[in-house]
Amino acid sequence: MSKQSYSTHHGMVDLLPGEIEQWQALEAIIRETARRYHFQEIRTPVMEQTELIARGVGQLTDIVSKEMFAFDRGEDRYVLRPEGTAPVARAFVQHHLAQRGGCQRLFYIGPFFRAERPQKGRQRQFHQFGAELIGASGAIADVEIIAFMLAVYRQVGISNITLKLNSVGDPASRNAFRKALHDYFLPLKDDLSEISRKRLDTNPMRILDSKEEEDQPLKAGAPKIIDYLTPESKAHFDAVITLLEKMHIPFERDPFLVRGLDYYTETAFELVSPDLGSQDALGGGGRYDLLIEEVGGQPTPAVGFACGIERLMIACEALGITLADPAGPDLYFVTRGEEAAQWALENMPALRGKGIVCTMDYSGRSLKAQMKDANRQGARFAVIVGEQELADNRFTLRNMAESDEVTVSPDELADRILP
RNA sequence: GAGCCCAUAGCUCAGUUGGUUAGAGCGCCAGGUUGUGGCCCUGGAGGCCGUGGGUUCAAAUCCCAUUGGGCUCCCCA
Repeated sequence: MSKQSYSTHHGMVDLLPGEIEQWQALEAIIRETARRYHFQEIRTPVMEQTELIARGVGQLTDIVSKEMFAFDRGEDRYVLRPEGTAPVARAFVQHHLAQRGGCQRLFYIGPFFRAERPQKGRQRQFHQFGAELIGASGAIADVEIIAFMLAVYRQVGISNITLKLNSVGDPASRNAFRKALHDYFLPLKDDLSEISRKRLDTNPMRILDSKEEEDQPLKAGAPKIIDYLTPESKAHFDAVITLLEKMHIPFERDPFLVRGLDYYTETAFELVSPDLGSQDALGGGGRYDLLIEEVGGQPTPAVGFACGIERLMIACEALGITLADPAGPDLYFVTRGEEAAQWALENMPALRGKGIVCTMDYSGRSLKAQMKDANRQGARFAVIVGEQELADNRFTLRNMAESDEVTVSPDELADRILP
């Protein structure tokens, strides 16, 4: 009786015709770029075991501690995946992909879920594309991953982007650095922001991430991870830098860049854009040499990235980049009467079989209304099917753009329409 | 979790110091053209003015609450 109205959940949106074309075009670019870089697609379920995400991403991260859509069902604990790397690592281990030999080059496109407060460039269901190069420890792998990521943006036509680069070191580096940070910030504890004070003991590296006003002057004098890298980590970072320069890939060193997920080691990078507003990261990634082991596999080095598709779309819009427009049908059947409509229905499949995109009117409206609809839908041709035409087996084919008409037999239709 | 802003037709928005039947543009439907789109003209449909309460003779307009949305902090894609 009463009309209940429904809408999407907060932070989740519908993609409608007119907008979806841009997404499809972008996905095509991603797939084609992946093909050229020889990354193969992997699709994992949108739900994972909660424990996998908690362990893989890290209990203390914001993602795990407060942003997961999770529920229990009997003995099982489900979570809508908040990111893509831990699930891919899980799949790598579960299916013994290491046994396939060499290193695995995987990419993915899909939805992810975080229960955050939505704002520009941040949705609760959002979409990422990303890639993982698993089983390669050298700096070349890091640079390959970065090159792949940047190639997508180059193909799309987004050029005003900045690659920020840092190293978070290996465990030994991080322990030394963490201790140095703790020693540095401890005497300043009372001057730190509340959030940073909490992190002093749990994860002092995250203080460097802080955008709190009062933390900025304190951050300036803080120790830099670069000075605490072990010789091995330092060598790896230097090698990445050398290779990036060799590849003419511009980047900026950012000593404060600390990625928010626990599994990162060594190289960390982020791609930022001035066109996004407050959430300025298009994507980011880095090396995660400990994750595979953390989720139950053999120690396996790996490096990857993830990029936000919604944010890429925002950048496209800001830059006026249109990747695709809605495509109209090749042929629109304008019909008079039931017999004509059935004739159209019977004749469309053969044309479609030849690759011609056909549609028709289903409402039996006036010829004028049908022509208007054909125009609105962007049809290249309209064919008029009435009693006279059916009797003569000759039909009027109208070129909508040229506004000229020819009379054709049904057999001639396809040749007239195909380019 | 905190702050700021917004809510009138499908969309974008007007709506004077509270004052009759709430408007425009675009879109939609139809007619002008008994079988022809775009341009033009005419007409029509479509609103419990987000919801609930209050003030008032009178509320889209003022007050309170509530819901929804947007942006921002935190953090991330």
